Amino acid sequence: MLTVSYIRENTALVKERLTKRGFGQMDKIDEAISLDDTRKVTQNELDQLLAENNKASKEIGALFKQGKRDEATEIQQKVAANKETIKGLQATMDNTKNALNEVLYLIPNVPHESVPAGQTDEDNEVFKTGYETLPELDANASLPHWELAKKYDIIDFETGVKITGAGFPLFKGKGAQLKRALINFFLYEASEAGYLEVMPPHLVNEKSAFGTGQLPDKEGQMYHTRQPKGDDGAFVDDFYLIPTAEVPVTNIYRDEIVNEADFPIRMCGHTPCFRREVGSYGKDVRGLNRVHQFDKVEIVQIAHPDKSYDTLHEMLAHVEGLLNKLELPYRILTLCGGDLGFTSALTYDFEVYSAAQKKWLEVSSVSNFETFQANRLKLRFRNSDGKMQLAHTLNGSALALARIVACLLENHQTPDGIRMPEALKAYTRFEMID
RNA sequence: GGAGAAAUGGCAGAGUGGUCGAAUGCACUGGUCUUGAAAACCAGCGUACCGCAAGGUACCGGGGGUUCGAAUCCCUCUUUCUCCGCCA
Repeated sequence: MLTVSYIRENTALVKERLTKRGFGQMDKIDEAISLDDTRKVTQNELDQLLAENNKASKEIGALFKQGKRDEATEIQQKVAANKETIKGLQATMDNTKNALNEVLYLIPNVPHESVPAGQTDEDNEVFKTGYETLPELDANASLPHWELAKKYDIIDFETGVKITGAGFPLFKGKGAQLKRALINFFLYEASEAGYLEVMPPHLVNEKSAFGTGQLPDKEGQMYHTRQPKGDDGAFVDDFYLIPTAEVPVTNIYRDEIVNEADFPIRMCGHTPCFRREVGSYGKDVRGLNRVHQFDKVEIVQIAHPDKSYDTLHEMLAHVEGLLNKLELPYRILTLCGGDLGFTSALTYDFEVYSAAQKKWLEVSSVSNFETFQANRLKLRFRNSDGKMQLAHTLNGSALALARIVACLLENHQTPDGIRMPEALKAYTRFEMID
């Protein structure tokens, strides 16, 4: 979330930039400031009364020691009177703070100045293309991946439905091996690029889900595991299945003060990702296009605020390198204000052209969150002036598995089978799926 | 799942009702000394908020309570450790 002080100091800018997103609750900005005003005034009064009582308590102690009971009792009465007022002010304080937080939770991140205006994904701008001409498939080899999956018996959607339900595909034989090879390939490339490999938990607690901003914004999109404990409304095992490794990996640094010299902090990890995908029925859901569980290697960086946009472009280059090695035609889009995620300041999406489906599939999303996550995470560093400052967090998929598999199958199919790109052969240990 | 113990600053660890935001040691930062380093010595060293400032307030796992006054007493929750049981 944004800090109130940032909103105070940049009110006009915040409003102008949020307009780009089509943010419809602009009154929340002024509401936040006015709640913060109330908070300040209240704290001022409250602190004064508390100071009075603290002082009085010390006097009472001293008077008791001297045996001056009457004088002590007199002051006691004054303290008691203050206590009532204090209670009231404290309640006002708590309510105001809560109300302020509720308002701040509703305000999305301020888009970077380079974010194009626009409402939907149709307004996204092509930032770069990674191909010369879009591939055209041989008439004898132009099947969509769900048919290739059946033809070579490598992905079994029906059995996935039997075991769990729709959107939980079963990978078999070379299909399973291809996935494992891709994961290894991505992790190896990330390690080579200086990312520390981590294997985080796949379930996270509420604090972690809050830290990276999945809560309260995306409550309904995550699988939730809690069990009732007794009859009093309490729960045990209250966890969320991670929708991305971003959540556990970024939360490694929740409530941490890092050394400025340690920037940038680079981490990568492979995890399955679980998404309920509520509200996306019927659209682009065939085969691997949209599933409830998929694998992903995520890269995460924690960067100095002055350097985070360099970092973002470094991450972009890393993802490009992967796609080039996989010999896939891609393009990079700058997401417009309306399509930008709630927590992001600037996001680039990578799309790979799926030749058989004749459409672009999103395979990676690389974002700079600036201080939006760091503020909730309380992820800070001491700057060269000796002051505490929020760090910048960034992350990107490098890469998301299910759709990459779909693109590989479709783009590299030949009448003789599906050929593996050169860079991947060392990992798959086979050259063709046939 | 059963029994017991514990939770204090970056770490270790004292503190059982007022003079405690908290001893001491280590770590860290600056300085003295040294050709340099080490050692020794001196000084500094939590976070957030309010305030132009002086200064003030809050925080000793979380929440609540007792008291004029709580790190310290009471209740409750959570977590960790040890032992037993179960188990990939």
